Amino acid sequence: MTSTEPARPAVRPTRQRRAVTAALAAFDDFRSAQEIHDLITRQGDSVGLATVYRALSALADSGEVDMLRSEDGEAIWRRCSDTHHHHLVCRSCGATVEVEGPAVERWTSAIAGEHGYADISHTLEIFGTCPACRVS
Amino acid sequence: MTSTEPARPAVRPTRQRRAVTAALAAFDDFRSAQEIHDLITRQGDSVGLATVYRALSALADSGEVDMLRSEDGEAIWRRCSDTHHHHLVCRSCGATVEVEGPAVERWTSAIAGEHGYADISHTLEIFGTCPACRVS
DNA sequence: CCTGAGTTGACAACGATTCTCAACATCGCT
DNA sequence: AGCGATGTTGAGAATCGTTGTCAACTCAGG
Ligand SMILES: [Zn+2]
Ligand SMILES: [Zn+2]
Ligand SMILES: [Zn+2]
Ligand SMILES: [Zn+2]
Repeated sequence: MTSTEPARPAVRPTRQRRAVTAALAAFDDFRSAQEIHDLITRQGDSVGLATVYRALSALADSGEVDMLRSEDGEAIWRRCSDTHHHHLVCRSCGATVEVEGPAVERWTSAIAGEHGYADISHTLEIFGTCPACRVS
Repeated sequence: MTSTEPARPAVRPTRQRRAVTAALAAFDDFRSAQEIHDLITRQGDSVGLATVYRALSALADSGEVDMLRSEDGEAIWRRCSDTHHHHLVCRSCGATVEVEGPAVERWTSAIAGEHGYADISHTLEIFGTCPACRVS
């Protein structure tokens, strides 16, 4: 072997990537790439939209942010804790609560096992209207 | 009130709509609108893609088919039982098992209630590799 | 037949995401 | 500091799923 290292990708801390993580830190709910890009722009920075997508994808791969799809299929992103969890998301304002459900995790494994499925992953998201948005 | 009926939409069983349901019956896994349209075309029928979308949306609204989003965000469809359920989907061949989990249903309601969220909906899909695809 | 409401299809329009590729920034090394 | 090798960026084009437009069409029912 030429090296013991597993071929490091050499990711560089550029101004653009820092701008994206800063924008993510400014939100505490799920936002689209467009919205994140808009915030960066509004703060005077200039980062290409394609670069925002690239940064978000990389962060999602590294587990620093969660990406899920809104009900109309658009990808939305949020910096999240690194432990496995799911989300309770307000359909109207986007307010998000991270939730954990060990029982659900167990249930999915069991169900999959019963049917002989292996290498399991799952998605579970809950959408609703949060208290703040309920003031009719 | 002018009538006791809640304004019936008067849906007509046209050749096109029949072709779509027939195509859905021919699949037993989730398929994209494109794939469904292709099958119809391959069978000699001619139905516009937009019409396929309209028929699928209508069927989904009436609960006769389930629509979910593949991992890359594309809408995929499948004729399904009308009771609320979720899916165990083979990542490799698409083989689908309908699963029910009353406990999960209860858990999502409870979690949502705890946080004051109302008007709840949820998505839960399990992906894995089915037994048939495991013959390495 | 006649008429009106539902339906269709070709095509344009849309919007999110990805691709292209030349210019640029950064890293490691001297 | 100077230099190459390599990762990164951005503007715009391109892709692609999906929806909108609207005139032509179908089909009951009278
Ligand atoms: Zn999360
Ligand atoms: Zn989980
Ligand atoms: Zn189903
Ligand atoms: Zn459920």
